[in-house]
Amino acid sequence: MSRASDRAFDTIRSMIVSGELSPGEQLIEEALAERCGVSRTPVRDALRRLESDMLVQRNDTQRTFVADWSLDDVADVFELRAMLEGHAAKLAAERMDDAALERLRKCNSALRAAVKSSPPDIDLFLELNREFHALILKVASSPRLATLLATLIEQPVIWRTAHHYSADELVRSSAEHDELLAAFARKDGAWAQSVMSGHIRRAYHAYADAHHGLTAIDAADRKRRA
Amino acid sequence: MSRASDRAFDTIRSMIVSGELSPGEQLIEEALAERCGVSRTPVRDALRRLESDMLVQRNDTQRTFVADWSLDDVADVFELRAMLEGHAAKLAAERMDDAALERLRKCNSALRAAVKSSPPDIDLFLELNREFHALILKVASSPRLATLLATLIEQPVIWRTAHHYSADELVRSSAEHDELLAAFARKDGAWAQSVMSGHIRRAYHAYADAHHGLTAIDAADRKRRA
DNA sequence: TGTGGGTTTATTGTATACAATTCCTTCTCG
DNA sequence: CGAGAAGGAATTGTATACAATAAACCCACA
Repeated sequence: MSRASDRAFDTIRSMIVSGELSPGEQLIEEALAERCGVSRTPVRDALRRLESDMLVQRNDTQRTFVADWSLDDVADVFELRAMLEGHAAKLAAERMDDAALERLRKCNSALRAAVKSSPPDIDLFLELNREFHALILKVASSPRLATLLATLIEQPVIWRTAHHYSADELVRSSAEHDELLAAFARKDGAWAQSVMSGHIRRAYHAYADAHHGLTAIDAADRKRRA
Repeated sequence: MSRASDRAFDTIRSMIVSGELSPGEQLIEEALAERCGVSRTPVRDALRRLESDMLVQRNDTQRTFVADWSLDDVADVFELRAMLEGHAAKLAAERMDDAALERLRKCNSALRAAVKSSPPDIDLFLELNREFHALILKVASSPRLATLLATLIEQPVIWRTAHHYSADELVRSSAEHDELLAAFARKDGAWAQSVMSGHIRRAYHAYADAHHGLTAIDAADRKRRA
C-alpha cells in the first residue's frame, strides 16, 4: 500500500494495540478517516488488512469491530502457534547454516543482557524476542508457513500484556532460546521442534496465570454490556 | 461483501481456478472491472480477498498477478495442511457427538457411492469430500484454526487437478475416511490425527505423481517467458 | 406496557474523476 | 553498442458524491 493507506493501517493498529480502542468497540470508517487525516478509501483498505491480521472482526452485516478475545481464543492461538512455530523450528534446524546461527546467538546474547539489567528492559526484550523468532522463520524458508504465522504472532492481547512477565520468566525464555541454539547447532529438527513447542506453551501459561483474574472481570463486563 | 464485490470475487476466482487466467499473468483492475461488469472499487476489494486466499500475489510495486506455484510450494502447502487438518481431526475426535458422527457417516456413504459408480462421479466426489472435511473442522470448533485452514484448502492447483486421480485412489480415500470415522467413534484423538495426516500426505503424493511430468513442462514454459 | 410497521438516521457499498506512481519506449551521450 | 535519462502511456492510489443497506427511532394500536 502507499502512503495514505499505510498511515491509516499504522494509526488504527496502534490505537487498537494501545487499548485506545477497546475490544468489541465498533469502528466507523468515516470517523477513522478523519482521525487518520485521509479519506474513507484507504481506511477501508486498512480495515481489510487488519481483518486478515485478526485485529478486527466483521459481523454478518459488514460492521467492523475491534477483535474481542476470550481466554479460550487466546489458548487456541497459543496452541496453533506452538504447532506452527515448532514446525518452523524443525525446518530451520534442518536448513541452518553458520551465518544464521551466529546471528541467532548474537540476538539471544543481547536479549539476555536486556533481561539481566535492572530493571529488565522489557521493550528491548520484546523487540529482540521478535527478531529471534523472525530469524528462525526466515531460515525455515517456507513462505506459506510465514504467512500463516504472521497472522498469529501479531496479536495485541499478547504484546499488550508481556509487561507482566516476571523477571524469572524472562530469564527462562532466554535459557530456552539457548537450548534451541543447541538443537540448531546439531541440526536436530525433532529436538528444535520440541523445545520451541514447549517454549510457546510456557509462554501461554505465563500469560494465563497473569490474566485469569483480569479475564474473569472482562467476562463479567462483557456480560453486562450484552 | 455485497453484490458487486461478491460478483467480482466469484468471477475472478473462477477465471483463475478454470485456468482461463494462467499462473503468473498480470491482473489489471480496469480490465477485470469491465469483464465483471462493475467498477474498479469492488474489483480492488475482490483482489484483496483473493490475495489473502493466496490465489493472487502482489509484487513490490503493487501489481497483481495470478499466483504461480512451484512443486515445492505445493509440497509446502500439503505439509501444512497435514499438520493443521491432523490437529483439527484430533480436536474433532475429542469433541465428537452422535449427531455429527452420523452426518459424517452419511456423507462418506454418499462419497463412496459416487466413487463406485462407473464412471466415478469426480465432481460429486470433490463436493462430498469438501463437505466431509468441513464437517470435521466444524466439530473441532476452533475458529482460528478454521481461518488458517481456509486459506490452504481453497487452492486451485489442487482442485483443478483432482480429475487425474485414479479410481483406485478414490476408493482408498473413502476407506481412509472410514478409518477416521472409527477413530471418531472411539473419541481417539491421536488416532484420528494420525489417519488424517496420512490421508493428506497420500493425497500429496497422488498429486505429485500425476503432475511431475506436467510441472517439468510448466517449468520450461516459465523459463521461456522469463 | 409492548409490539409491529413504517420512517429517519447512520453506515457501508459503488462509481467516477483525478492524482501519483510505475513501466516502457526512445533518444542522447559516452 | 550500451547506459542512463526523459517523456509518455499504462496502472494503481485517493477523494468525493451518491446509492444501497442496516440500525435506531417513533408512534399507533392492542
